[in-house]
Amino acid sequence: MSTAQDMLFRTLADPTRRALFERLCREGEKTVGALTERAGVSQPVVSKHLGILKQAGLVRDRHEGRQTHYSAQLGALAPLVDWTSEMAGFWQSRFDALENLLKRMDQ
Amino acid sequence: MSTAQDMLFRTLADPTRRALFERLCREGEKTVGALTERAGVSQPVVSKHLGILKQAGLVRDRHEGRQTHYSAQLGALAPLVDWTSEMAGFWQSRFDALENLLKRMDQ
DNA sequence: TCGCTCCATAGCTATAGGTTTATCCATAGC
DNA sequence: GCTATGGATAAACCTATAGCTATGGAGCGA
Repeated sequence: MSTAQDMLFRTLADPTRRALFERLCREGEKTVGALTERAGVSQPVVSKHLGILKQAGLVRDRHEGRQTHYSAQLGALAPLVDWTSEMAGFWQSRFDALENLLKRMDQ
Repeated sequence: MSTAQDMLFRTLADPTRRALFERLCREGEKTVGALTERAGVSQPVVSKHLGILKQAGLVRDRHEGRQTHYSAQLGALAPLVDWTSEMAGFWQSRFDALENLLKRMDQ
């Protein structure tokens, strides 16, 4: 089984891809051409990365004539936040258990 | 330059590695042998992944006789939280700008 | 000292995936 | 209809890396 976290981590692991997503977050909707200009890679690479980002739900595409506009879908980051919270939660509960133990020992 | 986010995303992108980190978060400190039992991969692979996790600051090791105990370092997740917040922040500010524009247009 | 256990390292192979070039499709302009 | 442009797809290449086995080395017990 492939979890949502797995998809997100793998998708965001590539620097080029993450940079594309960051630009869409910072600057809002952009066409493939506009994204390619400062991406440092060729247009096919940009298209492919956008496809992967789309598959992960991190971006949305809107067709207008012969150009495609992409925009960030921030909600897709939710599983990432959830995962981080979960890990922190486990840590916290173990910390609480330790605190409890120390209190009991103190009595 | 290799940012902290890059390191974290790449490190956590591998399922085996992430599973190891999750177990350390859930169950606390564990030896390499204990981790290897349910990892589904060989011991050298576990050692290698633990090394990468350590390099990313996600785990800490403690030597005791011939066994090595590993534990999760939750603080290392901070750059991840920061990055997510930053992305959300950009989105929010663009949203605010839009809201502002709509208010002005409404007047 | 001699084995035995625990972990790390080295060497190797195989596969995943990022990049490029070439090409195709659809749309816009003339 | 013809050409040019924006974007997507295909094929080929190549690097990175996850996995294995084999081995080394350090601590423990007899």
